[in-house]
Amino acid sequence: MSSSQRPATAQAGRKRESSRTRLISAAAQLFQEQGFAATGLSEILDRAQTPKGSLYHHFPGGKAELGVAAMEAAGQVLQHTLTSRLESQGSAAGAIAAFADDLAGWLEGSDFSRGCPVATVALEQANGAPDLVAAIRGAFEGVIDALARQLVAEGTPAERARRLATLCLSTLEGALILSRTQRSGAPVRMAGEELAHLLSA
Amino acid sequence: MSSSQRPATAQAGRKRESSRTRLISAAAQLFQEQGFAATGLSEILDRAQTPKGSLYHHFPGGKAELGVAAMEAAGQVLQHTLTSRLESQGSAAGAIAAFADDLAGWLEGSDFSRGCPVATVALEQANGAPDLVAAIRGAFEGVIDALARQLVAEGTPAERARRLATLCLSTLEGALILSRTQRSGAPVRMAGEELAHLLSA
DNA sequence: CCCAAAATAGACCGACCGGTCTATATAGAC
DNA sequence: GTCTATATAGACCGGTCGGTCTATTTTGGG
Repeated sequence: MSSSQRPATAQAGRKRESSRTRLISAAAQLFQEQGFAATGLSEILDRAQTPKGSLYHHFPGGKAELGVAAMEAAGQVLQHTLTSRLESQGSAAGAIAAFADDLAGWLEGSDFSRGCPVATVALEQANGAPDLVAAIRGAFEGVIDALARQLVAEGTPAERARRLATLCLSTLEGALILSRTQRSGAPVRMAGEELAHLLSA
Repeated sequence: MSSSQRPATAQAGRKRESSRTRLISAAAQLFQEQGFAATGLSEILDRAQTPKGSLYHHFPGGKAELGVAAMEAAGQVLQHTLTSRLESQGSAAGAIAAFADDLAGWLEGSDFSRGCPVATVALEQANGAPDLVAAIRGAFEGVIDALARQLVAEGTPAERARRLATLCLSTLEGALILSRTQRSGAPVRMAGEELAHLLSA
């Protein structure tokens, strides 16, 4: 759903489109750490080990387009992590607890410089470019959907399942804010425990 | 507890130090809407109707010092709003519900451009200047303390009260993120209801 | 009334911002 | 091997950033 003109020609272009990928993940990391506005192109280019020409070749829309791609990629990571926890744990309650542990792990492993890969940009760009906001909304939506689907499978009525899933994501996102400012994984881990308890009831 | 050299001389200087105040509230508003990094000094100066000289007179530390003052002020507003809800509602559960309504009202009243006055800066500057982070931590701490105190007064053990208060703030902050990206007060209002229900138990 | 302190006013600065453009290197199709 | 996308490379641009500095105006104590 993004943009840019991949191969498109017949040849099922495999090859490692490494520089494009490196740009996206460097941008995603930096946006996660310090937000969209505070991150300069030169910083992204440095981390991706890529010259400016490549950036504007792969992303003619510049920083804005790269931002959209980064948020889409970050959403995929989030959704994939949760989904695999849902599969390994079997229950929504267990998955939320494990997911919270994952988040706390990311946090602590990066010395609290990386929280949710989407939330920082979500707040600062909430009044920003519509397609960026759409990408962010999509990322959150994917997580909510995955969790709600599991709750429905466990017998929760559809509407209630969406409410609960939204509540879970809210709590975890907020806990990530507190954890980063307090430089402690406690709020996130605690949120995971409370949510697991709530979902078990 | 901030900085800058107020009157200090004997004369219990009252007078409306309006330009200093205008700068703080203009900055707080803009930081709330678009974050610290994305807000230029010229924008703040425009909104505060104040020349640059005044800014550097009142805040020799420049943007950084103004940021600290803005976060302290925002924390006061948050804490005061919650405290007055605690007083008017009598119970923690009722206060949380009313507080969530306040937040949803701010959101909707500003066409979703203003969420929590602290959270945006909290995320993007979590790895930033230590005194800014300290001001943010203090703002959150004040809210948690106020709520925990009420819970203790209602008979909740101290440790459990802190956990619950932290959980409440987490959930509301996260719900504000979702509400802004979805441009709907629903997540915040829903969070308020669920938290009120949780606290009643 | 006078005068020093406080506050306002804005021209000015170097650094860096995102973005454009031309030139070169690389690679797959034929 | 050659030719044409595709991709890399980075010099360059105008604009804006946060910050400094020198005046001028306002203000309140003596």
